[in-house]
Amino acid sequence: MKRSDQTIEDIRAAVRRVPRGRVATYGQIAKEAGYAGHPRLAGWVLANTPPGVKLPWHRVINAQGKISLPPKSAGYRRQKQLLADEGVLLIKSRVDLARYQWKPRSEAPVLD
DNA sequence: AGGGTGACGGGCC
DNA sequence: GGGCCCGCCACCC
Repeated sequence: MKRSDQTIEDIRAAVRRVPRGRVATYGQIAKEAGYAGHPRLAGWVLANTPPGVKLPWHRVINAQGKISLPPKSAGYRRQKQLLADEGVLLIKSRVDLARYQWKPRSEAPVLD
């Protein structure tokens, strides 16, 4: 098993934890997946995830609250639409992170 | 082995 | 607020 295969699964798992109607940044996803400080990893995984893989990829945006896809692209419009369907609207091309950013709750302490 | 790149982000002007 | 730099992951020649 390649190191990257595990990385991919870790990142995807983190993306799947983002609830409907909320968004997370690439850096946040990387951190949640155990790769703090490596936002590009999250970006890379999403960019290379084939369609068909069940994943709420549209809930991942950049730290500026913007969609990280070319504004003219079909992908951009798709993401914008999916977010709108969940009640997350873009104002001036941005999502209000203060309001919609996912606040992951820390794990309950494991008592062995 | 070496060089370039990116669905990023923090630090610094 | 905006713009530039540069690092680090994994990828691709």
